[in-house]
Amino acid sequence: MTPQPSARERLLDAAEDLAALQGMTSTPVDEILGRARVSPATLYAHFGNKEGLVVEALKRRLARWDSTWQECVDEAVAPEEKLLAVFTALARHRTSLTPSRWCVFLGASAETPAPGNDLADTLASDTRLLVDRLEALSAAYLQGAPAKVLADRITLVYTGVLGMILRGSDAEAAIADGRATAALVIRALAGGDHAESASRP
Amino acid sequence: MTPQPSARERLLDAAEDLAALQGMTSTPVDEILGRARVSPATLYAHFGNKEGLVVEALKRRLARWDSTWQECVDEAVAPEEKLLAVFTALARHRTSLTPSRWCVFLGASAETPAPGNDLADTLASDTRLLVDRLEALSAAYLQGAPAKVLADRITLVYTGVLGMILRGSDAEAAIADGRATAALVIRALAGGDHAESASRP
DNA sequence: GTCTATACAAAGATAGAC
DNA sequence: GTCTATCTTTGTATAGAC
Repeated sequence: MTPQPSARERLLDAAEDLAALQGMTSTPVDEILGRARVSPATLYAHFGNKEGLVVEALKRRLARWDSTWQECVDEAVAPEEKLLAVFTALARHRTSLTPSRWCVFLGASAETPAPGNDLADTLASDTRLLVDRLEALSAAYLQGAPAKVLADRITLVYTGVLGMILRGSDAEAAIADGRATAALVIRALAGGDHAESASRP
Repeated sequence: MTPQPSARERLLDAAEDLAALQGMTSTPVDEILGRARVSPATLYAHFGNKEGLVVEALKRRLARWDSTWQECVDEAVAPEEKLLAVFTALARHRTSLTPSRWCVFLGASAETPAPGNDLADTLASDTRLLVDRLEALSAAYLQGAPAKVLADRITLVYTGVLGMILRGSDAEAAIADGRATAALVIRALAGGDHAESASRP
């Protein structure tokens, strides 16, 4: 017999699953409690309130995303492939964990016009991780200021993939489109910056 | 004294403004009523329920976006510029109407895991308008199957811009990044043509 | 640490008068 | 068509026992 996880763990699992599937605000506390088979008092004893629980669940999920992504970066050899690994990681992330409707972090952000400090920090961490790691990988690939530009643009494309999934696109197709687009951006910024100058209005 | 708009109009205005600023689910009916200075019974007499009101407000906003975008397409001359006009339109749209946190349609979608039929249709209309118009403009620019691919990729980039705004990016910067990225995608799929070769057979 | 039972607040919707 | 007043449901959180 597998020993039953603690009430705390069950609550985190349930909160993560339901936030991923339905969104955090859309999920009532009762549903989390029912799924975790835990009583209300236990939740509030451990996490203070609903947002406290969600924040902990999001932090845990971000850590898992972080390590999945890092694995994919490590598996890649060429610098360009290391940059594109974020798309491989997204596909792997989506199949290894509870499937999310699009992105738990963007979803929580969209649902919460006025997040508390802890929640806001956690949501910002997701964006910061994206931009910072992409910038570090870019810097290894091309020198100077363009690294930040490249990181921002890949983040934009990556975010577009997530948004397309929210729009109802097939996830695999959206990821492939994003990857192809990002590859274009990488080559354009690495091969010379003439390609973007004509695009300004 | 400007004649006061009807209660129905005031309700639509209030619902649109608040959905744009805070999101639809996050905004209680009472707040809409307060802003519109209308009583509850009037709302339900006109729209049946909250979702009915929101759907009408979204339809009206979609029609305005549609015409703003079409104007920008018409103002552009070269086919590539017509494709990129969606970014010009986004900037114009955002300054001409009540500023929205990111995108009213994606926001409503993110907030509503199980939308009613009318709402789902309205939200899908937004995506359909994007993909269809971009595909039509693409077809005028390059022949054959790639038109659908190009439309999908520009939609992805455009959606990425909206997501970056949700992430907290400066809107102007995100739009410029998206436009540059889209220009890259267009040229790559057009077969390496430059902007000057606008007159193709 | 965890449970049962319950309090308290917010939100959506309706009744009936004018 | 619009208002005032109210009802119902749902959701968050707490009290007190084990």
